[in-house]
Amino acid sequence: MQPSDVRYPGGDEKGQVTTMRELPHPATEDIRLSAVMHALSDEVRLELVRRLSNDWEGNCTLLSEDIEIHKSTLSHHYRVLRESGVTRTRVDGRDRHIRINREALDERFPGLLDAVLKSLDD
Amino acid sequence: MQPSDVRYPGGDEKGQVTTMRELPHPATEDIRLSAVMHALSDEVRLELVRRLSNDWEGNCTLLSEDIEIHKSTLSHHYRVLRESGVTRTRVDGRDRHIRINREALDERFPGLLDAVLKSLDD
DNA sequence: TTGATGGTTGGGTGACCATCAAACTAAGTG
DNA sequence: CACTTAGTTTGATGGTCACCCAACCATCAA
Repeated sequence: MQPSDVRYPGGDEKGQVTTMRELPHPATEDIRLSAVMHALSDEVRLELVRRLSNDWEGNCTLLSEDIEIHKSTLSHHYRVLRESGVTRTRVDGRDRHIRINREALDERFPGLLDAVLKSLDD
Repeated sequence: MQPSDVRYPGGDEKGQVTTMRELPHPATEDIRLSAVMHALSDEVRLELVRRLSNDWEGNCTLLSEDIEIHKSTLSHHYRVLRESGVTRTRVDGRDRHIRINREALDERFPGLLDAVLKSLDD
């Protein structure tokens, strides 16, 4: 149940274990529409996705700036987004870098992500 | 809270009040993305929407054929779909005729419905 | 090593949700 | 009229969810 500790290749050429890795995500074919819909049915998570929409860069704290919600609750939202397949999370030292999982979503549900992001543009 | 009793025109040319009417639905501009997503985050409701996708015609009982769920639960799902703006419900005597609220959805969230229906086609 | 920073985890709480059963309304039928 | 049919409503139940708090873990800096 706890995050796997698998190190992804890259940056360990001298045999050192890097802290750069990805948290576990569902395989593309395992992404379920109902789970994606559920992840996108919460206003806070929708706002996070909106902020991520224009190739945003930064860590979780920056991403959730001005959202007055406890950090543990935000951590929960990040997990829902990640486990549903909506986002991908890369660990970089202390930071988590989150981005929209466009490749998988576009493959699995063509047009859905674009329609959602367009609806969030208002 | 109870269904409005507004009679729609049609079939009352002799002055008789018809039972043909629509249940209350949200105005197009009041349809919220989070509510639509929530309505579509349940497998049973997704199946109902899938069945409605090809201009399906019939009453609720026919629509939910082979779905082994209590009729009161189905009634609940119909309400969630209707109140979120995903479907429109017309009352015809004892029957309810449900259809996808394409006009409103396409106006409010262009491309979203098509992407969802396409994803359900598998 | 001490302290600060970024984030996760576990516990607890109130709200909501999907489900069923039973009672109910309303409309068609014999 | 009584009976059936279509669907809603209400109440109960077990489960999930969003949220906060406190403790914790890991990383980075002095």
